[in-house]
Amino acid sequence: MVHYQTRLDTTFAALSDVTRRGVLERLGNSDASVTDLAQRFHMTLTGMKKHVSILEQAGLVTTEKVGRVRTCKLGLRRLEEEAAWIEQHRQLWSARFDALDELVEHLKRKEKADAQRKRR
Amino acid sequence: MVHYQTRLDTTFAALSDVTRRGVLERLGNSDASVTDLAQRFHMTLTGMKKHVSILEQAGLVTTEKVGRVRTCKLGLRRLEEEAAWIEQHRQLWSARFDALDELVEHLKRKEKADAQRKRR
DNA sequence: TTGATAGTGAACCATATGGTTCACTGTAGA
DNA sequence: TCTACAGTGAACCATATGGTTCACTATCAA
Repeated sequence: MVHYQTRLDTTFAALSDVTRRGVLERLGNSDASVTDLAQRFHMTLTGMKKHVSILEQAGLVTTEKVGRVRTCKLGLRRLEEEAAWIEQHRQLWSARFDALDELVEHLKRKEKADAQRKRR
Repeated sequence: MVHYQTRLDTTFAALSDVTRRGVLERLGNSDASVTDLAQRFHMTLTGMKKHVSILEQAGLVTTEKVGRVRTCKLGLRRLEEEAAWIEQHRQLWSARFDALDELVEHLKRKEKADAQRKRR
């Protein structure tokens, strides 16, 4: 259970940075070298390397080094856990708002009834 | 566009902490005061207050202070953007893995054909 | 009125994060 | 072989984060 928590931690943290989300989108188009990514995001090689490492750590990206270039591609994890977590909470949210809607409807009906009673 | 990015930033960052995800789950059951939450998560009032503020900032929680107690409840945002982002990328992932599957199938067929050709 | 309770804000602390530079290794090509 | 290029790692820096304590305000209840 703790493990599960930690994984959500690292994934959400990985996703909380614009650059890293950008890298994921970029890799959605095609694989890219670290240099490609560094240039695209106006950053030093070292800086980009760190981002790539974090994404790799989170399992969102895999890399392979052939010759002197390291190629990055989308990783094996498909964000299923994260999607599940968010979906679960969206449902919770929805359920509560539905309840609120019902309450509002109930109050409206009551108000209407009161008004009619008064009129008589 | 930048605004969109920033919002995803803050939400994902808000979600990347175990305690804060815990608070959201807790609030899914029922509303709670800051003191309730602080006790439940073994933390000082001040500490919990900070978490609540972050969740509020991200729009995931709303609070109302009546008398001396501030009650927290699930906020108006329903994580739709975040779900959309993740869903979009899950599809990307899936698409790429499907392509991989096809490639594998193709190679299998080729291999089989080669084997048959060899046998003759 | 007085004492306990709930929250707030400022200051502080240790550690994490996102970035850099610099020195280095390994590889590709002329 | 020599040079340029891709990546790596260590050191450093500024700022953010997650937490604390302490002093304060406001409210509730006896």
